[in-house]
Amino acid sequence: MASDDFATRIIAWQRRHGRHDLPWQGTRDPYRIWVSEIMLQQTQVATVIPYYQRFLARFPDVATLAATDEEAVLAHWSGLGYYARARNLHRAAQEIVAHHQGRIPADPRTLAALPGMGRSTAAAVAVFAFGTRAAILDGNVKRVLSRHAGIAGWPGDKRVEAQLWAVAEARLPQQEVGGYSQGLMDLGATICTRARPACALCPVHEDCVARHTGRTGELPSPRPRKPLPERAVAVLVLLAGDAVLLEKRPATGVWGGLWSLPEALMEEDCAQVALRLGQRPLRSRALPAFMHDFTHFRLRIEPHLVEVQPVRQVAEPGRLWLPLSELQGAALPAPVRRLLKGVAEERAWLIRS
DNA sequence: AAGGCGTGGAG
DNA sequence: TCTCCAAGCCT
Repeated sequence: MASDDFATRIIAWQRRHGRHDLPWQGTRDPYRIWVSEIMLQQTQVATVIPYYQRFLARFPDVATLAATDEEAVLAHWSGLGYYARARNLHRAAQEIVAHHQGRIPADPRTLAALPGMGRSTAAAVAVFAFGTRAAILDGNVKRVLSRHAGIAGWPGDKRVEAQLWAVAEARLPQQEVGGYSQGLMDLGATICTRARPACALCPVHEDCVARHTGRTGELPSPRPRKPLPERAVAVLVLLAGDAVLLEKRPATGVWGGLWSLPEALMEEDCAQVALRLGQRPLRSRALPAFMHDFTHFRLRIEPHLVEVQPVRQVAEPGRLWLPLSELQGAALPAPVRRLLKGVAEERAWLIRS
């Protein structure tokens, strides 16, 4: 049996071997911590870092974020995915200004009432910003605890998750909850990894149930999988000179609130669609189709390039003529950004030669 | 209360 | 090329 308490070993390990230099560490600014926790939902650290830097540079505090229009917030989130996070973050900032004197609440329950803040994220903000004693339960902690306590079943299942919350609460130390919580996450991210965990380096391997029963490869249990449905859309790259026509997506659903390409029915002639959009096609051609994967379906995208007369025109509400030179600052879904970047580069090359 | 919601990296 | 899923939350 281990001589030290579980939490004591985690805290000591974190001090020596944990991560201490991530951009959102070394501060107690609840805003910086909050933004990091939202960006890190279902997203790996390495992916988040550049987005985090840009976001904080542009929106350095709650007041700035609250006073910004949603368009700019989404533009800074473009490519990061799960765009409801950005819309909720923005709304939450406005609620904080309106109802909390512009200060981020310290109480986890109050925090959890804000849009986009669930139980775990609220606890993380409270712990790291205010030193509150609260349990977090993100993917890393779920993996560590399900192995160490030998809890089988998919952690996304409500009953399994309830067990994990109970363990998380029971093991919470009285002191140094920040180091403990960070330690659990660091352990999950660097040692107790999904594949090939480095158990020899783990501070709690002596009393780990999965380790003792040879089940580290089976815990946590994988998500029950259903086959991914496949869909297809034809999209129009409608070019007037160097400007492309974009349509604003509905506020809910895939790519909510972002600017995307007009969609055509698969059997629809794209010249027809151009006419429907009030444009007279000069010439058109198919661009190479490609796949884009979502968590819940695969999308085959068939782009068609349609060139129209480059007359200066005012777009109707929900539509936008975006110069290809201004892709950078626009709130575009990742595959649309990639596609248009390719079109822009090809045009630049054609013009040069 | 399952399913919707992005994207990129690892193996 | 294919599978899995990462510092989850919302409806």
